[in-house]
Amino acid sequence: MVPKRAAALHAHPGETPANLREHLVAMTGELLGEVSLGALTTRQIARHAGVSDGVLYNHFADKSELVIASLVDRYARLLDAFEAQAPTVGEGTVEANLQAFARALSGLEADVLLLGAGLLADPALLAGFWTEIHRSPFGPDRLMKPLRAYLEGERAAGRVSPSLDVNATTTLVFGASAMVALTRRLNPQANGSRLDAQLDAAITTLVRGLEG
Amino acid sequence: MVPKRAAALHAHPGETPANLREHLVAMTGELLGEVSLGALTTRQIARHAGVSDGVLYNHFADKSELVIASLVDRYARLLDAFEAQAPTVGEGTVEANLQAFARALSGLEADVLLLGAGLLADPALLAGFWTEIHRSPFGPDRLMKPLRAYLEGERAAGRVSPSLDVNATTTLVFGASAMVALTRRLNPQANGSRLDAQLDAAITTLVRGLEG
Amino acid sequence: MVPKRAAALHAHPGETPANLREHLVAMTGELLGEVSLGALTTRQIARHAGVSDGVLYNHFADKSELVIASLVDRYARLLDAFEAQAPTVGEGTVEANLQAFARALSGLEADVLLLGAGLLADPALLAGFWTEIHRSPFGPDRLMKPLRAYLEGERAAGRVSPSLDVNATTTLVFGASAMVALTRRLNPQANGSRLDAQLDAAITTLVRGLEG
Amino acid sequence: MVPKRAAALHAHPGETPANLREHLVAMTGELLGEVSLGALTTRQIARHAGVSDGVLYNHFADKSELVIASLVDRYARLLDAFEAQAPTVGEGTVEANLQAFARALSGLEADVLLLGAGLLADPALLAGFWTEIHRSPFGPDRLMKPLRAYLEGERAAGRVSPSLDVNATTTLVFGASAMVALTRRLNPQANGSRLDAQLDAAITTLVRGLEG
DNA sequence: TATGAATGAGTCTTCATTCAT
DNA sequence: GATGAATGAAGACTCATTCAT
Repeated sequence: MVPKRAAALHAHPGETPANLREHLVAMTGELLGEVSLGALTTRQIARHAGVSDGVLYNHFADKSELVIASLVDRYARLLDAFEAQAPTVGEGTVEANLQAFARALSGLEADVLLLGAGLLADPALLAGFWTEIHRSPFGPDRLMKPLRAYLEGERAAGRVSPSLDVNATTTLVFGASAMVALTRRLNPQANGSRLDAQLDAAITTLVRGLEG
Repeated sequence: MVPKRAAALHAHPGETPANLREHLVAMTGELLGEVSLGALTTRQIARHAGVSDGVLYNHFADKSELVIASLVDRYARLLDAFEAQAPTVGEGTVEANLQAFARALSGLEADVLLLGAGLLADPALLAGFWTEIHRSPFGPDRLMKPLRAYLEGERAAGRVSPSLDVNATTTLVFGASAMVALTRRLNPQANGSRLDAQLDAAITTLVRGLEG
Repeated sequence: MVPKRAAALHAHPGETPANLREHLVAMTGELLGEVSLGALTTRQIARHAGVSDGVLYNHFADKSELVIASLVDRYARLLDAFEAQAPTVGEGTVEANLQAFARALSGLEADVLLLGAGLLADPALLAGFWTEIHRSPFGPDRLMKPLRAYLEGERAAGRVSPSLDVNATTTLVFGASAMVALTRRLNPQANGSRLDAQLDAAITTLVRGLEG
Repeated sequence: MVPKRAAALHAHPGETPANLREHLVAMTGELLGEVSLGALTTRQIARHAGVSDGVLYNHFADKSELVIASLVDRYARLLDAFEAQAPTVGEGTVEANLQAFARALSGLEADVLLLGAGLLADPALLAGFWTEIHRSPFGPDRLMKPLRAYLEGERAAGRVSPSLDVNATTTLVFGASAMVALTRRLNPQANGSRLDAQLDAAITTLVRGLEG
């Protein structure tokens, strides 16, 4: 007797995830991109995943666990896509490299902002997410690591001041990118390229310093 | 001619707000500092305010209106407290001035972060808040204005580069402060003075530039 | 010291009812013509009457008592207006007289239908109304009395069969008028004169009999 | 594969309706015969049906939909029971046939009166009911059709005047029956057979005409 | 293991009624 | 008597979770 498989797993036999757990995580992730965390119901998830209302509890302790798994998954995917874009030491100019990095980072942050907002608005979820994120080799540090490595490389290569504070610089780059990402989120109809230029200018200013 | 007064307004006759509307706004504000926006119920508000479940609807069209009023009030208070701290052109060093400003800003942003997260997680509420905020002379620009004015002053005074990009610098200062505020929020048990030092270092790096 | 008068009674000093009780009854009656009984709130009444929410309880035991008083008042006014139209024995033809009477009655019944529906839908109110109506010389009999008197007159005058069953005829005339009134209520956009013609035809058929 | 069953459906396994939807419709129908439409709450329905407060929303969009379904169901049952009783052309006397028909009709109308009153008192519900009723081959015309057919038959058979106005006669029969039904409703303790006699007399008068 | 209807605590909101002034 | 804000018991509806099949 073959164990019963969820209806949804029969539908797309080719591209089907190995188990229903992953399917649920994926489908929840899709919904998270559409509706806000607070408005997400288990029934929505079940409908969207093409499964029954109850299965969820065969694979997760409760809704919270599923949502956290989905959030972590989403975050991990965003990170993966982002990490490929780290600049290479010695190529081009430091300014141009940082500008390109900051633009990519700002795009990532605009997405993360929403996840984070939903999380910050639900302390219980945030705690769970935080625990989970720190268990894996994730955590915000992983996001900053490539930039730190790049800056250390350029310092060793002598293309920036030998006394450069790598952590401080990372904070500044991430902060400026986040500000622009926030502006983008708050004014969805804002001119995208104008925001990019604004971010470029911030990096330029950072590179030159206030005293010029 | 004089109507009944809410029980809660009798309790503290000295410090009592003139009317229940303000009392409700204040009490909701208090709760907003404790529980997250998404978990805030009308019953909680009534209990915390020491009034009956229904009063709320004698003063506000619905829960949303009360919450927005409270959010705006909270935001306005934070802003008022913050604006007094703008640095003075020509006094001390630019670096020290910006560091002091950034520290204060970071404290403000740690608070605003929570408001913003709740708001970002509830689009309907965000829209209402946004409308209300733009009606008053609030809005994010008001927060940035003092820093812009200070930087322009220092530029005119010749204490920073004559070609300084004021907007870009503002973005960098606000961004770095926000990053530190976020860290503070995410790790409530983190060492506060270490975070302050981190912010100071970021400002120093900004002032000197990467090539410094 | 002159006792306090309700604000609303100052407004129109000329046409003011002697006391607030009557004013409330009248204003409630007006609203009853607009909103359905079930949707009528005390606050609506107070607003419409231009008085405070609480006065009502200085003049009536509760909302129910006010509404019943208003319903009785409304019913009484409709009756008064209607009673003037009773036909005169010996004038014109019996058929024409009954047709005119039935048309007027049908109009009255269309109004009474709404009152009655609201009443039938609220047993407590119906009981109160019924008690009140029977205390006064109202009651449905009062409505039928003029028609009975007319028919007896015509019978005595020999213009209808000497064995005419007056009560049965009254039932038929009231019933046909009610049917047309109901149609009018259910199809508010129905052609009014077509309904009048339908009622006329019913009376004609009644006068001639089925075997005619 | 087979989901949970409502506790209430276990109680009477013999006479149990196949699904809870029908059970709810039936139970709501029962309540509608006891309490007035305006006083019907979802909790009452749930209690009476022996199910939890929320089930209702698994089967109906809202309370309104359940109530309308129940009203339609009740109306349909009444109609079915009534339609079997249409008189046969040529049998007995026209007068006796109409009297029997009117008595049955009056019984039906006494029931329909309550439905109608509740409906007339709640415009939103009335609109929904009306739409639903017209979708099915119901509608008031269905009720009148058998009588019209009978009268046309008798006219063709020469047992009534060749110029008989069928519609007018229908209005008169329905009206008189309704008047007696109303009396029955308003005086629940009234002598039933006296009311029947009153209705018989009305039909007799109608058959003979006023000039008899 | 999947199903999906049932559960019921909890949410926002309304509104008749009270009562200090 | 008049005022009108406060009261709190209901009401309709939602939704995470359970469980018989």
